[in-house]
Amino acid sequence: MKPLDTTLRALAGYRLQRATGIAMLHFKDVFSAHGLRRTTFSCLSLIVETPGLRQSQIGKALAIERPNLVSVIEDLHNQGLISKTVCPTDRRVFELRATEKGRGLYQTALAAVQDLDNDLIDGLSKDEQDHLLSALQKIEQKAIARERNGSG
Amino acid sequence: MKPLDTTLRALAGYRLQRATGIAMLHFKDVFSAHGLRRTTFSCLSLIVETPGLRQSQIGKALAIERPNLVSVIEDLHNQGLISKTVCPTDRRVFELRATEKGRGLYQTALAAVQDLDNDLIDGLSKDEQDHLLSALQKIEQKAIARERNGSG
DNA sequence: TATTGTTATACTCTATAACTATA
DNA sequence: TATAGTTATAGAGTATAACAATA
Repeated sequence: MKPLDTTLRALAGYRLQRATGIAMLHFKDVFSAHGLRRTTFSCLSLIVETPGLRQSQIGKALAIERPNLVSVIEDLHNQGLISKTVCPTDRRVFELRATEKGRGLYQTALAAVQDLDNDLIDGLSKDEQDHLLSALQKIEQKAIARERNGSG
Repeated sequence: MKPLDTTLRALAGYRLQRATGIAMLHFKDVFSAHGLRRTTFSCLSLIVETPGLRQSQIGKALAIERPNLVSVIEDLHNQGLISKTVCPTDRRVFELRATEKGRGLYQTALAAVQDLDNDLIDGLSKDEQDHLLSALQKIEQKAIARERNGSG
């Protein structure tokens, strides 16, 4: 029998939203099993891999508005996963670094996240996986370009 | 220069979330230009194409919890885009149908949505577009299967 | 008993405006 | 004046528990 959402399913935007929505529920479980959320995991990843980062850089990299980053960083800091030190050359800035605990938790969580990620795409051939990532990248770039141009 | 989110970008889940997030901002603009939201548009689509639908069927088709559907249907009803009539054979049920106004608005909005959708994927070849939709469908199915199985 | 629609509620993500302290 | 971080706030989407009417 024809599904009710046949017309919608022909739209890439609809399938993106549906696939992402259901996938994120599973990622959410993995994150929370390690005391993290999607946003805290992403931020921790950046801080672990680039010690001394500032919030403004994280915001740009992850497309998170600066006000929304405050509680995320606070969360990581409260858990003792990162340190905040005033930048010596610009006292408006905090330099963020992962603690030993933060690095350990990140590696553990990352492994679990990668396991889930691999499981979600393991029905695709290696070529299909590559094409998927490439297509998603192109859509993201196209959408970013649209944003700059207004609506064209 | 290497982007800060190199490790994250290797994850399909991260790229899904990023591409979807930015794409949805544009869809949101298109929807709101027609007085709709993503959820009201999706529901209107189902109601236009299957007159007499019930909320419970819409909820299942769109993966929206029943309580969250109430205000969506109310929104469409308040705008005069759909009618609610008590089902003659089961008085618990409302049968939902699009009004003339609802059908007209839907066709206009759908065209605009399809234009945006086409624009977002027009950097992909026809083959790439087909593979993308297929891959997204497979990921969605895989995630739904995981949900049933628990975590395996 | 079970189901349909509903109310109430709460949590998350996201977005904007405006403040402070520094530069 | 511009920027980094912050506060306050508001809008969506999403989740669960519990209720009334009906089956």
